Amino acid sequence: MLEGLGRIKVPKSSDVLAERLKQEILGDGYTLGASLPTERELVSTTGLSRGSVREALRILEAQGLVNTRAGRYGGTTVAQPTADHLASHINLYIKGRSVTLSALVEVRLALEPMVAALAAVRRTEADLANLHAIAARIDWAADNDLTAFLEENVNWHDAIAAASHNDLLHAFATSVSGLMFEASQIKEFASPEVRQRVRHAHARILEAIEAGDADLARRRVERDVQAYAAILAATLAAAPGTEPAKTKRATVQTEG
Amino acid sequence: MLEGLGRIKVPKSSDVLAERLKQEILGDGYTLGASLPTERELVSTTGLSRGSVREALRILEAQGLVNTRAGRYGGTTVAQPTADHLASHINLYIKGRSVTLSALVEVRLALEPMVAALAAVRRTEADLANLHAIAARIDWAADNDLTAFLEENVNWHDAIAAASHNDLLHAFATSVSGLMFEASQIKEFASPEVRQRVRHAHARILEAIEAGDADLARRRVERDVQAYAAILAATLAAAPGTEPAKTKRATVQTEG
DNA sequence: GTTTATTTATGGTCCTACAATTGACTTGTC
DNA sequence: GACAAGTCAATTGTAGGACCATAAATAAAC
Repeated sequence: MLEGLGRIKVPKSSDVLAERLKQEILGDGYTLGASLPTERELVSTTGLSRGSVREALRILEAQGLVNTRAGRYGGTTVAQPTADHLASHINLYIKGRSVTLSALVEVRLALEPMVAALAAVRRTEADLANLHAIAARIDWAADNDLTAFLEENVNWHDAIAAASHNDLLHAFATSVSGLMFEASQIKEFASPEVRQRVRHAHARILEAIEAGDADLARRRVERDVQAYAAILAATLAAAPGTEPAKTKRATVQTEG
Repeated sequence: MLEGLGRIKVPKSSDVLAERLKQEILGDGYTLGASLPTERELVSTTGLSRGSVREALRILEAQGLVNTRAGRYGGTTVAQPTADHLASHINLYIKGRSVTLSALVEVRLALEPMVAALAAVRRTEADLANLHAIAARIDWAADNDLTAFLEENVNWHDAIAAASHNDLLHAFATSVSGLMFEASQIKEFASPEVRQRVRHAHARILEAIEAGDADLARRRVERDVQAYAAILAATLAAAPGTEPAKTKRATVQTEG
């Protein structure tokens, strides 16, 4: 007897509680703004110490499942993980793994054409107005303010992703392209020629989205992403000393 | 004076510490298996209480940035967020948002053709062997064990994603298709005809991947995903009472 | 040499007490 | 009556201390 006993793992009480609360939150039981029991109530119902209860709540908070407010009538309430939350975890994964730049490009190449195609079909008037406003700011910044130019570029991609009206796709696309632009923060990159090219590509993409031509938007975005990747790769290869950050393990690498 | 003062937010000490440690981990400072200071060392260097220090560490642990081991020569060590970690957060986002089934299909339609195309180019012999083994198990289970059939189906998609040899794409694709299969856990769905169709589609996709024909693999996967989505939508529409779970807010919805 | 006990630094858990926060309630004032 | 200021009370935030559980390294026993 007692032969089939592998190593026994004793879980931490805070992990157990966090997992059980997570199940209750995800299952029925709790609607969105609902309040969980207070810390002291959890202490008495679970028999754990307040410290363990609080650690469990910090875990849920890190997962974006609850918010916590101090003060009377405060407490722990059920929340939805936000897109920012998801993007943050995607970034951690990418940075932790030193995902190669080419891998990022592949993912962009999968996501962004679909984003554009959906945006062409679903964009609202507000989406279009927003895109035009950003395009105008990019036009201005291209010749005046390099930092603003790069920032507005991120906004542009975010706005198109929003216009796809698919939350998940939006979250995926913005975090991936955000990471790519982070890798582009080198002066050598955004040359006048590149900036001009970006503006032209944007104009043609917006044109397709505005016309509601999904296939055209898809093709143009695909070409744009490929062109961008090619330029970025060439620039990085030409200026190997000016890597985006002290890449030890925390940053996007040029090649695997 | 004092006019431009918005609401002042006092951060929690554990959040501050977690953020600072995160920066140090992501920056240089720490390589992968490296040990962070012990809890008691952090207490003395930061001036915080042990409880606050531990809450900060629970946050980092929930983000997958550190592991913790008790016992002498144990402690907190720097880790990489795993693919499972990322997938778990993606699932939380999707479930929390009640992302529609059609939205999931759109994301799959973006990701999986690219996955297949890359797999066709990069698959190793081990990848192919694995895929053939899974296909064999699916063939057997299709007529004998419905549960095994559905499980192996998930494995199939995971194996193809792995064969793409792009970690990020792999993580995205498996969590999204995993969620979709979770929504397919209804008896009415996996009819003999559907199972037959799945096996046929898999065979043709594997054939393209084995031949190294990226474009063919991409097209076949695209068709397969669309066909699957159509069947699933029709089945759900025909059997509205047998939704995958008690969908209040926690599950994939049929339509937005 | 192998097994067994001991040591000891570490995280895991509990407890208590108090500070800080904040929305509701009460009181005061005009 | 309306508005302002002050008070209250329930809740999270933080600190500090004590002890338990774990596990690897070491020493002791055989």
